[in-house]
Order: sequence, then C-alpha cells, then structure tokens
Amino acid sequence: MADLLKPSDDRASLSSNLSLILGLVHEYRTISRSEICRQTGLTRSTVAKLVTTICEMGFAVESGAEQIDRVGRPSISVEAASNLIAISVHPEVDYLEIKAVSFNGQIVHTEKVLYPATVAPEQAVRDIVTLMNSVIQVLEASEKNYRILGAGVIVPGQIDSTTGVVRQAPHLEWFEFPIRDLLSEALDLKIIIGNDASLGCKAEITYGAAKGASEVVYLHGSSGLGGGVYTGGRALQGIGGYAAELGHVRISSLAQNDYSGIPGTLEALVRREDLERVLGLSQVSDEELESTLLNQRTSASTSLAKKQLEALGIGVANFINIFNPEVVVLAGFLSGLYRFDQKYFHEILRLYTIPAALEGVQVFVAELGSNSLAIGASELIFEELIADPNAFAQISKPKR
Amino acid sequence: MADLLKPSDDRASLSSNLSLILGLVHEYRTISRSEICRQTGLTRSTVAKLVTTICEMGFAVESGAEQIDRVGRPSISVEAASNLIAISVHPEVDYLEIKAVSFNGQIVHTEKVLYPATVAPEQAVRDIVTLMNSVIQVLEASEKNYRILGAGVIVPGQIDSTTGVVRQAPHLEWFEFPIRDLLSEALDLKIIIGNDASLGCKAEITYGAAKGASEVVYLHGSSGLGGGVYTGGRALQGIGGYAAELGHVRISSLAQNDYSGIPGTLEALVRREDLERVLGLSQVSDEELESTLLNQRTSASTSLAKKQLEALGIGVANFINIFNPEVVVLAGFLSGLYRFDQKYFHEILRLYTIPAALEGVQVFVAELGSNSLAIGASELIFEELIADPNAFAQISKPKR
DNA sequence: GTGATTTGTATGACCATCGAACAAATAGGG
DNA sequence: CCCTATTTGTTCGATGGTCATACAAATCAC
Repeated sequence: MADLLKPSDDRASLSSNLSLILGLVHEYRTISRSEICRQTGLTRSTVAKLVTTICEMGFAVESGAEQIDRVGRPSISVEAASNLIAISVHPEVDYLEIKAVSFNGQIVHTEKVLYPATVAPEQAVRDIVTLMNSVIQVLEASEKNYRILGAGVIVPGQIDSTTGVVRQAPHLEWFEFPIRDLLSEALDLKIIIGNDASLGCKAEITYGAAKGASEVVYLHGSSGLGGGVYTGGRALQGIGGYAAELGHVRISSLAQNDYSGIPGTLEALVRREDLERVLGLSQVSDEELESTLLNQRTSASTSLAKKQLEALGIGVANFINIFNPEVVVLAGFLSGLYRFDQKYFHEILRLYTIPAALEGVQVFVAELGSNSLAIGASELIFEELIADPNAFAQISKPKR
Repeated sequence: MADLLKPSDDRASLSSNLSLILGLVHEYRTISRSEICRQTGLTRSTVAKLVTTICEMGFAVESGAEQIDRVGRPSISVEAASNLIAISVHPEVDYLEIKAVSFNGQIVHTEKVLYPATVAPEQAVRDIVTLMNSVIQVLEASEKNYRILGAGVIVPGQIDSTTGVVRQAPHLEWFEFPIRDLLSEALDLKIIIGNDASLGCKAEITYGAAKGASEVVYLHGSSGLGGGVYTGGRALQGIGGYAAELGHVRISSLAQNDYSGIPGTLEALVRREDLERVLGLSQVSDEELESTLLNQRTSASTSLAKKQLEALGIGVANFINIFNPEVVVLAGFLSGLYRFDQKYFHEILRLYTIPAALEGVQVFVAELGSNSLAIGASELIFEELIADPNAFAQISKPKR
C-alpha cells in the first residue's frame, strides 16, 4: 500500500490535471486549447485556467490561433516552451556525446568527443563535466534565455536508478560506479540515469514507431542486445529497476555465452560482429551494415542471417507469449536483420507463439534515428517537470 | 491518451478516496479508522465522512473499538460486510466447483460436481446454471440477508476478458466459446471470466505468499503450466489479455511439444504426469505427489526431478531477467518440485540470471491452498465494487 | 449581412478535503 | 482516585479545483 498518500495525488505520476495538460503540451509540442478539452474531458473554463497557470510558470506560451478552414472561433494554440532544456549525456565505448534537448523536442546543441580506447569511469566523469560546462556556457551565452532543468545520462548497462549507480556496464567496463552523485556534485544539477535501451523504447513510444501504444516490446541491437518494455503505458521497471534485460533471456541449449556469461541467450546468438565478419565489414554504421546485408547476399551471409533471424524470432515469440504486446520495435542492427527476410521472421513467430497472443501484434523497425536516445534521456528530466510542475516553477505563484 | 477523462477520476482504477478506503477495508477484513488515516494520509474528518458513506452503502459496518493496551481513545473498527457475495465458478476437466465468497473473505458455501469424462462446453454451461441456482437458493434461504454481486469464472486457458470469450482451453477442449454472455443471460448476473493462474496469482498477492508485493512472477503447475505476473502492482494483461503465458516460453532446443504445440517450452519440459509416472502414481493430489517425491527418492525419480528443476530454474531465471521481480511464487506441483531440492534450484538461478536482477528476488511456495482460485475469482467482482462503489449502492444516496 | 458553429471569458455554485478547536476515551503516575 | 498525556472522534468553517451557465468573440457558409 501507499504509505503516505497526500490528499489530491493519486499513486500515479499525474498528480493533477495540471500535469495532465502539461504532458499533452510537451507531447504535441503545440496543441490547441480545444484539443486539450477533447483529450482530457475537462471543461473550457478549467482548461483556460490551467493553461494560464502553465504559461505563467513559464512552461508554455499561448500563441495566436492557428488552424483555419473550420467553422467557429479558432482555438488558441499552446506551445511548449523552447527555452527549457534537458541535457542528454551518452558515454559509450568509443565516444562521449552530449546533446541539449528543448522542452519542445528540438536538439539545440551537440558536442561529441571520440575515444580511441576505453576510458576509466573516473576519467569519463571528468570529461563529462568539462564537456557539460562547455555546453552550459554556450547555452548561457545565447540570447534565448535558456534554462537548464537537469541532465539524463544514457547508460549501456544495468543501473540502479534510485541510487544513481551503474551496477555493471560490461562494454564500458564500469562496475558499481555512482555516476549520478559524482556528476550532480560536480555540476550542481539534477541528474537522472537511464538504461540505453529503455530510453530508446521510451522515445519510440512517445514520438516514434510505437507512438501512443501502451504495450510495447523494444529490442535494440548494437554491440550487445538490450531491451525495453512498456506495459499499461508504463515502463517495466522491476523491483530494482533491472527488468527488461531481454538480451539475456535463454532460448536455446547452445553453450555459447553472452556478454554477461549466460549461455544460449538472445545476445549470444544474435551478434552484430558475426554479421560484420561474414560480410567482411568492420566498424560500420547500422545503415551500411543493412545495405550490405540486403544487397550483397552470399550463401554464407544468408545462412548466418537466417540463423540469427530464427533466434531473434524465437526470442520475440517468447516475449509475445509473455507480454502480448501491441507493438514490437526492432532497433539498431536488428532493423536490418528483420528487413533481410521479414517473411521468414513472421513464420518463426507463428511457429512459437500462442495464436491468441500473436494476433494483435505489429512488428515495426525503429523510426527515430540517432536522436532517439537523447530524446529518451531528456524525457527523464521532463517527466519530473510534468509530474510536479510546482517544484520547477521559478516565480512562486502569489499565495492568494 | 485517455479519450474521455472525467474530472476527478484518474486513469487508474481507484477513482476516489472512497475506493481507496473501501479497498483497504476489503483487504484487511477489519481495520480501524485511525489505521485508515495512516495508510491513506487523509485526515480524520475525511476518513470519518467516507467511512460513514461506505457503511451507509452497506459495504461495511462500524463496530465498537477493539484494540486495547494503548494510550488514547480507542479507534473505531470498520468491518467488511459479510453478506456481500461473489461467486466463483471453476469448470475443470474432471469436476465443476462453485464457491460463494463473502466480501470479508469467507467461503460461505461450496458445491461440487464430479465429471467422469470431459463434457462439451454447452453442457458445462447448463451444469453451471443448475448448480448456481442451487447456490443462490441456499443463500437466499439463509437469514443472513446475502446479496450476490456477481460471479467470477476460473478458466484454465486463454480468454478474452473484454468479450468474455474462452479463446482456447486445450484441456477442457473448449475453443472460442462465449461463456460470459451465455451465463449472464441465463443467470441475469454480472459475470467476469479470468485465467486460472492469473487468479491464483492475484490471490497470493492479496492474501498469500506474495502479500503486498508489487512485482511478482507466479507459476502454477497442474496438468499444464500457467503463469501470472504483477508489475507495478497491476496484473500484466497485454493488449488482448493474453499476457503471462509463461508456460509457453521456449527455453530449450528440444523438440518435445507442449499442449499448445510449441516445442522446447517450460510446459513441455516440466510435466506433472512424468513425475507421477516415474513415482508410480496416478491422479493424486499435489500433497501426495510431493510427499512421495520427497520421501521415496529413487535414482530415476531424482534424475527426472532434477531435470525438471533445471528446466524450471532456467525458465524462472529468464523471468527474473525479464521482470526483476520481488517475489517468485511456485504453486501447484511446482511447490513440491521446488522443495525437492531448493539448493539446486537456486544454483540454476545464479547460473542463468544477471546478478543485479537476481539479488532482490525471493522464491516462495504458494500459501493459499484449495481456496486460492476461488478467492482470486471473487476479487474479479469485488474489484469492480471497489472501483465504483456508487454503481453497487442499493439505497441511492439522497441527492442533496 | 445573417445564422450556425465553435471557442474564449466571467461568474457563481458545488463538493471533497483540510485545518483547527473541542470533546471523548484510554493508560499511567502520583 | 484524580490528573495529565495521548490518541481518536466530531463539528464546523475555509479552501481550492472543477463544473455549469450565460454571454461574447471569431470564423464559415449562404
């Protein structure tokens, strides 16, 4: 049970209709007041009052009416503020990338550093701090009156989001590293960390291939194989936040290990590097890998791709039986693998799923490109804003 | 997005604090007003008013103070009404059982019919109607002023709960059978159908081994192998309600099929009938099976049990990686299998899980015995009452 | 222009909840 | 046995978010 439930807030994140509307404004970037009425079921008077509040708080602006061509008085448009910024921080094996994302979904600034070799986490933190300071300087120098709300860190590995500790990120070789506190101390900024695949999933649901879906299984293939799951419109967290480790699900009796040392798992059987090797590639982008895979089919590459597709299909079939999702999103190099032979993939699904669970499922490739993770990371911060706008309001509203 | 969101109701089931309190009363059977204040965070005045409303509606009664031995004025106890009844209906291969469950959790009446052979679904419906009428008659003859709110049907198979259709129940040999509408028409009663394992899971979470846990994986082994999952305190449904088919998750490359024709799944590898055969038993209860398994260990039975335990362990390990649950509940004959060699089972878990996901997990055997499913089915009805008490209030409250 | 339609605005009313003040009921100590 | 501290129930006025109503404004179609 909820130990201490304050009067008006329900257990969910949307404490009030203020949050509800603010969320809509953020989601749609710009939305008319009448549309807000329709979506929320609130009356015009209530919406008017709440929208005014949101604008007074500086989270949105009312602009002149937009849509025409319809009978009736045109409705006022509400636009998400463009000066509210959440920063996404993405440390990877061979680079460090920082992007500034505005509340209305624009990437307003990007900085990137390439790493020739793996760096220790302490060094990475130092690099993040210098790069962040540079970003902050640029933003503050602008005339647009930017306001930085916080930063979301994209971690390719298992994290404890409540403590802000990276538990293990095998590729980065980070283990039990308290990155959140280190960063928030050094930068005096709200920091939230998130798993890379979960953030990609969040972004695809909010703005991409799975837009609006409430039951989503997302699989992201890069060097490893990560996953994200939404059920009932909420991210699958688990008790410690380690849920949705879909790459480490065992689907075969084979002895081949994955990066976490578990044999016969999806990650052990569907490997980007094996595809690269059989195609004679190395260090290529997902797009290059895909085009080579699709256009230069050899018997060796076809055989491998089909083997991987079968494994992927069995894995996805399991997830369909488990989650009965509305949408399955394949991201990273999995998009290309899927496009290699969609028909075969769907055959595998039919073979290994309960018919009832399969029937509503749609399989999509990811839509959002390189900004997907950054947008997901920015949502970490913006979700907090939306859940409790008052905490972020600059001008404290006059008491009475 | 919620299409039409009425002012005060949030998207969750708990529309108001009235529901919140009614849910507490139901969960605790009897709870003091001061305890309600603590649990909800509402003020005494508000709780007083809401509790009065609940009592006026006939869903609870206020009895004299109970607890003593503490300083201060003793708090008034609120008891869930004992005359509100939800009926559970359980058609199985070899029997049909109906139980009447009161709002305060008592089984007030039971009727059971044995089936020598499988019956057609149409015949089963006729039997249910006659048996239900008998139950209704008994209850109405009582002086306790029983009020039947509806019936929950326990289905051992896949169902569409929104349409009330049994999609496929292989053991019963029921396919695409609209049992809800047939029953509600014949009985003029609210009918809700649920999957057996999901209902068992619900019961164990509300009153059993997983009490109070929000992230639970439940596995029930009988003739087949069913599952139930709770995440974020809510049942995993999926888009069509077919989620949590944990028995049909493939974990091995073996060719052995399960009841749904999928090879290498948990259900195909962990089979009650195989255990019975190796022990020279047939048609025994779970308790008998367990005691024989534990006390008469032969090399053949040990080898089989260990093989099954390994398969079960791999399956559960997968679910741990996927859900990062707080509690795993093993029910049916799986309890006995687990008790056969817990240590071995946990070794398997360590082998096939991500350490971070495993660390918070507790494995329990089911606590509730034969009434578990009936209680889960009754919850189907009582949850509706709790979500919208006004719809069930007999005396329409005076308008002003 | 006129009417129909849709939306914004202003105002009063409603209702759930809070907060404060007081009464009631208990335990423990002198 | 009375007094105090503590906890809870009760009452009543205040608050604040939302609704409903009436009216004004802005657009289209004729």
